[in-house]
Amino acid sequence: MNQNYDFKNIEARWQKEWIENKLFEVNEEQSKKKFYCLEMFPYPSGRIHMGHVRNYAIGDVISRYKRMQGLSVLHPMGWDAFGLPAENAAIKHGVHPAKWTYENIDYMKAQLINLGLSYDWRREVTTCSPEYYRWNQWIFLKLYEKGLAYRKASFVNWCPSCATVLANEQVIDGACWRCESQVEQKELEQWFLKITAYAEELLRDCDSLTGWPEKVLTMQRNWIGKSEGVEVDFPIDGMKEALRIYTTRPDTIFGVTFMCISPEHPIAERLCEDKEALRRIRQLQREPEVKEGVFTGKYAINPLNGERVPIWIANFVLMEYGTGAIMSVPAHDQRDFEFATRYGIPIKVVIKPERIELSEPLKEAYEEEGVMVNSGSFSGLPSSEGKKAVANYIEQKGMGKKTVNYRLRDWGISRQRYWGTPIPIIYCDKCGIVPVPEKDLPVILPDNVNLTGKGESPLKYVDDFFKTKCPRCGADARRETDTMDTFIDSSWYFVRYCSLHEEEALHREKIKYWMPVDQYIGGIEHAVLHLLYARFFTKVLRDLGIVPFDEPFERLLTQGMVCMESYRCPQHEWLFPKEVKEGKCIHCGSPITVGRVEKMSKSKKNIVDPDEMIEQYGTDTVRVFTLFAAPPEKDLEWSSQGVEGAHRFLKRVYALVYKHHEWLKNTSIGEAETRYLGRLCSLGMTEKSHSEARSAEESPILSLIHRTIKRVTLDIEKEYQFNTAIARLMEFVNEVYGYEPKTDEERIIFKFAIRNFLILLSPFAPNIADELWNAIGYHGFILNQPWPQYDEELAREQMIELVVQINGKVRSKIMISQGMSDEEIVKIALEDEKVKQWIIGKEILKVIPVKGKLVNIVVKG
RNA sequence: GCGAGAGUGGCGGAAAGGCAGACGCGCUGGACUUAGAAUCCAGUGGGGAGACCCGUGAGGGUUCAAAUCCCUCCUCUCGCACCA
Repeated sequence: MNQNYDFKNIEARWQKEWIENKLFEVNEEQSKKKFYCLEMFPYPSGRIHMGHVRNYAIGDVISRYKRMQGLSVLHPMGWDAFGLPAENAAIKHGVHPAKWTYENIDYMKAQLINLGLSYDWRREVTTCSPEYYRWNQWIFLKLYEKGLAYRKASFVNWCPSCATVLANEQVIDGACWRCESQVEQKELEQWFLKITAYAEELLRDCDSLTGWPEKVLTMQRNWIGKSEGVEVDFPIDGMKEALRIYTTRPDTIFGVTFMCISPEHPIAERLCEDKEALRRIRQLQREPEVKEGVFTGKYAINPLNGERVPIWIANFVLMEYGTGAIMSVPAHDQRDFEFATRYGIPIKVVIKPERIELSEPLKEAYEEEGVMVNSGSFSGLPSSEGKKAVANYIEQKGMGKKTVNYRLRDWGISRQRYWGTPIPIIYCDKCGIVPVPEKDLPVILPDNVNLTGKGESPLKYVDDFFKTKCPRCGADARRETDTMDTFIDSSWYFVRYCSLHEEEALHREKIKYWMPVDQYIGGIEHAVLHLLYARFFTKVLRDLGIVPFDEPFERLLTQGMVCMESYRCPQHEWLFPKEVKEGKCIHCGSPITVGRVEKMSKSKKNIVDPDEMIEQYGTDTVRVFTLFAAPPEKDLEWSSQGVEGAHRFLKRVYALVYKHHEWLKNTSIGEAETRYLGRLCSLGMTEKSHSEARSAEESPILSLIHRTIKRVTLDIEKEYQFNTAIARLMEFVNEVYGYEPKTDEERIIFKFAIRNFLILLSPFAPNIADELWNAIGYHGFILNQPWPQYDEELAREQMIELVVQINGKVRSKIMISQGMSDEEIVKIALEDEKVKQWIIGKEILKVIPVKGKLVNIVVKG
């Protein structure tokens, strides 16, 4: 055994051993309970970053822990390999997206292996391989068969910089989520998936996801955005047709003073004489600041009171939601209020608050509930009852119907991009839209393309792809040249991991064994998009008979971001941490300004490269630091001194074992004790005398290791509190660091303690753990060991501090032995000299003992 | 604006309603060393000579006892934001 902690050799050796011995390979074992631990797979951007390291370290601890608990653990990894950056690299550097992607994968895979992560690499999934994406195409065809994939022309978000269409979710504050360019509107024929068909179920099943953070469920519920209301037809004066609106506040219908329709509403052109104004309003559609409108010159009739109200076209009315037309009640809707104020439209109060009086004219809309007034026969009803009453009346009279609306829109999946899954559709002049027959899958993405990064899909110009024959009539036909949104790839990859080979992809038995994922771990940024789509696909696959579950992810852990302060030089802009020495820029010597602690990002250069850290300290140190610095779900502040602290801890562990390793190696402890050195299986059970067995029980080291096992186990079980679990391990090391066992018995106990300590350490720092495991005379891998058991009795400390409070303030602390009754501790407390001084001459009103460890004495005077 | 979460030493963070500050970083002192680094040992919330007093964003409340439960307010972070 080397005297120094040579982490480089240790880590290289054990990582090689693990792979050579197929330690991480796992197959279905029907006799064992399974556990599926999954981390969100990365986009192969080139290098692993600290966010990945944290994500995968968390998953690795859970996987290793569960495996030692005796479960059959599936822990796979793969690559979300389609996407824009590969194409951007191709355009910029002339390298083919496939080459770029596969080279990145090779590099990053080596990095992951270097982190000591326990993946079964036989199951590796790469979404850009035909073996994978053929099933994207297969699922698409099934959706098409069921009418859940359809084509329609619509206005779409167009990013002029990326030259592609964006999903609603990819638009943030009117800008592209990737490059932040201003998004424009463009009309295109698009493929959509009918996720709205599952809106109700996706919403309802949120209630069953008890292992998910409430925050994520709230975001999903809001995203689905269910609302219940009524559609009502307002006849248009002088026209045959009626204007259909949607409202959730039928109780305010008597307060309608005008109507608004979206500028994209089909009737807008016919209603509005001023075409120039209509065009202007259309331009202002995504401007949230100003409410602009134009009066059409036409009037609608309120079906409830016969009032004639003007119809306006307004920029703030969305065509995609409800019916694209609204009834406007300025007294009780803030948006209508602003619009009415701006254009001098009357405001009519029809809801009165219960207690306060509304002072008219209103300063703002009153949107709360109240009592209906000025509402004909409905006057006097509270709003909640009024909503039902008016809705029922409208239905009875055939003026409209109760309706449920969702904010959720169908999922537009067409992308005018090369590096994605081809949509398996053929267009024939005679037969129209023809799906590619299943037997012809996969539709292979051709290699020989010319990438320009401009608007249309480059596949249009690849003749042997684009030009094809109609599978139905054999005539010349054209292929669909759009590719699929890459969110498709990540919507079902967790199912693909269940089977090893392509011929058994979507293998029902294997899926049934492994699915659902027991623990999913990833960033909060996927709270809505990826996680909602994955839930949607799971329900689709269920309806296709492939998965026997409603939900893919049993428990979800959203880990916090990895953050660091940023540095800025007045001359050299943002600086990497290593470009700063003693608060000065190493290039020009100017004093730097320190920015706030925020998410590591390339643009601010507040990043630390995992490779450099591993080179300097080793992967075990990096793992221990990231797990120790903060609980998993909270943000983690990177600290180079903190990393050194973690490294120091591992050096102490190494030094501790090194100091004793010679005799530890030569000391063997019985098989029974190896499993469980506790009261029932103490030394007394072997050939030792009863008195010696008792002394073992009272050994502080034996008690310490049982206590450590207990606390580490509970910390992991209780919401994965790895930071406190590691703190327990540090306490153990601190306590035994200077300890020297003297008797044979003490040596056996010490070996038992070290042995179990190494097992407890192994999920966090697996390399050093296996190294030391072998150094003290064991063979093989800790991962194959069972997780140690603890004994409640022994885990309890023998002596505890009795805290005595007087009127709630701590006045004395007395060492007593553990397990005393409340009567006993009260007696001890009252006899304590310090306590006596405080209560002398005072009346004792009450004495409250707490669980044998605290006494509060309440006195008067 | 709406919704969610969070405010604890110099810092990261601990505390089933029961000793606030575990563990780590930093700092201070000591040991080792020619010296430094590394390592080891001890100390480290604030005030006070001391007995003690004060301390978990602010202010109230419940309780024998509150960082923890309730009310009001402040600050910060995140998400949503014309969804009728």
